[in-house]
Order: sequence, then structure tokens, then C-alpha cells
Amino acid sequence: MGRGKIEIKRIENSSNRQVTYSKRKNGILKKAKEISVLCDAQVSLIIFGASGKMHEYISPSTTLIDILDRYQRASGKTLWDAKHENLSNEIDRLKKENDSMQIELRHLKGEDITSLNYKELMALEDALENGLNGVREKKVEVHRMFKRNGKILEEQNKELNFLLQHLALESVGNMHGQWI
Amino acid sequence: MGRGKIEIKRIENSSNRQVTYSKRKNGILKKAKEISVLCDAQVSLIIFGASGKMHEYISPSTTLIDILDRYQRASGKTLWDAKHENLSNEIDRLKKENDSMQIELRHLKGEDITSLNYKELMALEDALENGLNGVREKKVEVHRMFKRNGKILEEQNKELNFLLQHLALESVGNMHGQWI
DNA sequence: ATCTATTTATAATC
DNA sequence: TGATTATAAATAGAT
Repeated sequence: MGRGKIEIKRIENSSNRQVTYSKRKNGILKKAKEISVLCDAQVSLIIFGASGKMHEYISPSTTLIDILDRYQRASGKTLWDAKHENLSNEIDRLKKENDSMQIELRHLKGEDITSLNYKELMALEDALENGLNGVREKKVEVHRMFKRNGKILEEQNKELNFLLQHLALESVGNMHGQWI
Repeated sequence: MGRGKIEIKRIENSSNRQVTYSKRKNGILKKAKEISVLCDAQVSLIIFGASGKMHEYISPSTTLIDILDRYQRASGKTLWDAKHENLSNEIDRLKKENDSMQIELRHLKGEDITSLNYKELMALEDALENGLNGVREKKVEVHRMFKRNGKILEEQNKELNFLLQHLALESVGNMHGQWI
């Protein structure tokens, strides 16, 4: 229904695709409203375009939750439980990740290493030596920077003292002139 | 779009309404498929007619659950109840725990320590030294045990060799008696 | 965005 | 119901 007929397959030209999306999105939203009003059907329409922006229509006579409840009853699929399962899986995954990091941390702290074999101990020793070297280098660097900053402050201090002395002398000179 | 124009308001004649519903339901389902394919949009369309029968279309590239997840994020509305919130909280907690362990691990490996101050570096150094000491002690212990086990095996070996020699001699003695 | 030639959807009819 | 057809509506491509 346009100047030319188009095949129903992904529109490769992205700006055409975007334009068509916008037009058809409006079209289908309108259709959803119409069937809902004309035939008092309960409709839930949710669309995500490629840009990620969402558009929706839910019949005014109902709510999305209501529709989803009916959906579950009608289809036998369970939405909440499935969601539950996803979250539980995520939790399991995170817990496993947590545990293995926990163990690695303990090993690096020299704890729970009874079960390690010689080779593993060597690897651990290497890792610790590497870490220690890194930290010591950084420490030296920070210390050096600290000392340098100290020197600068010392010099500034000297300078300020010098200035202060001068001002004090000037002040005293003035006081003599003015008050004595 | 038909022989006559109709107003968009409830069709009072129930059989007309039913016919129109059937036609338009097919129409909108087709439209949903088309926009999904043409513009790679993610669409969820659920329709309940007055008869209570359900019809649905979900883009093949996704699932209803996925769409509803995105719906919640996009709309800020929450569809799942407190249970899921608890699970989400648990996930957040675990993620935070994960992150801080991640950081600690990196620090112990001498990574990302630029932001640490001198005192923190000292503490880190201590921890690493402790760990290293523990690991080295264990290493020595394992080595010692290994050597001791080696010695035991060596002794067992000697004993076995001795026994074997004896048996061989006996055997030779028998052979003489029996065959020569 | 707006316009319009076409295609598509569908209301009325059979 | 299902098929037909005249017409309204949607929209592809152009501006």
C-alpha cells in the first residue's frame, strides 16, 4: 500500500527502515485502538524499535498485569516463575563467582593453603611476589613524591619566613617613625 | 476501508462485531509480523476477544519475558511483585560484594594501586608479606614431606630389590634341580 | 514533514 | 461461515 509494493523482509537502508518503522508503528497502534473500541477486545501491544524506544497500547478497559494474568492462564506459560528462575540463576552465578574470589583471596592471604600442591604453591608465591613488587615500587614512588613535596614546602617556608622578617623590620621602622 | 466508512465506536450488532473482530485480528497480527520483519522491531501483541479466546504475536527474535523486562525498565512500572524485588536486592548485594573483592584482588596483584595512599600501601604490603610467608612456609613443609616420602620409597625399593634377588636365586636353584 | 499513486485492509454484500 | 468486491485506509516513494 504505497507507490510500490515491497517484500516483507528486513529493509536494508537504515533511514528507510527508520521512516517505515515510524509510519507503521503509528499504523499498528491505531489498529490496536480501533479493534479494541470496535469489538471491545482487550489488547496489549508493546513495541521496541531498533533505537530502543518503547511504544505501547493497552486497552483502557484493562491493565497490562491483567492481560498477562489472562495470558498465563490461557497459554499455560508462567511468566513470573520463569522470571524467578532467571533471577535465581543470576544469583547462583554470582555466588559461584563470589566463592571462587573468596578462595583466591584467602590463598593470597596465606589461608587455606593446606590443600594446594607444590606447583600451585609456586604459582601463588609468584603472584604474591609480583604483587609485592608492584606495591613496593608504588610505595617508593609515593615516598619520593612526598619528600619532594616536603622540600618544596620547606623552601616556601623559608621564603615566607624571610618575607615575614622583612615586613616585621619595616613595621618596626614605621612604628619608630610614627610612635616614638 | 470497506464498502462504507465506519465510525470508530463499539459495533452494536454482535455478529458484525464478531466478524469485524476476526478480520481485524488477522489484520493486526499481520501488521505486527510485518513491522517486526521490515524494521527489526521487537513486538509483543496479545489480544483477547469478547469470546475470551487469546491471540498473540511475539517477535521471533525475542521472548515475552524479555519484552516485559524491557517494558519495566522503560516505563518504570513494576510488573513482578516483592518476591522479585527481594531477589533483585540479593543480586545487588552480591554484585557489590563481588566488586569489592574484585578490587581487593587487583590490589593484591599490584594492579590499580595508583589511587592508594601511603598508609594503604603499607597495609597492602604487610598483607602480601604475610601471605608470602605463609605460602613459603607451606612450600618448605611440602618439600620436606616430599623428600621424606621419597626416602621411605627408596628404602622400600631397596627392600623389594633385595627380596627379588633372593627369589631369583631360589628360582635358578630350582631350575637346576628340575631341568638340568 | 507533506503529498499522492498505489497497495492493502476491510465493510458490505452475496 | 467463506468468497467477492467496492471502497476506505495505510503507506512507499517522491518532494
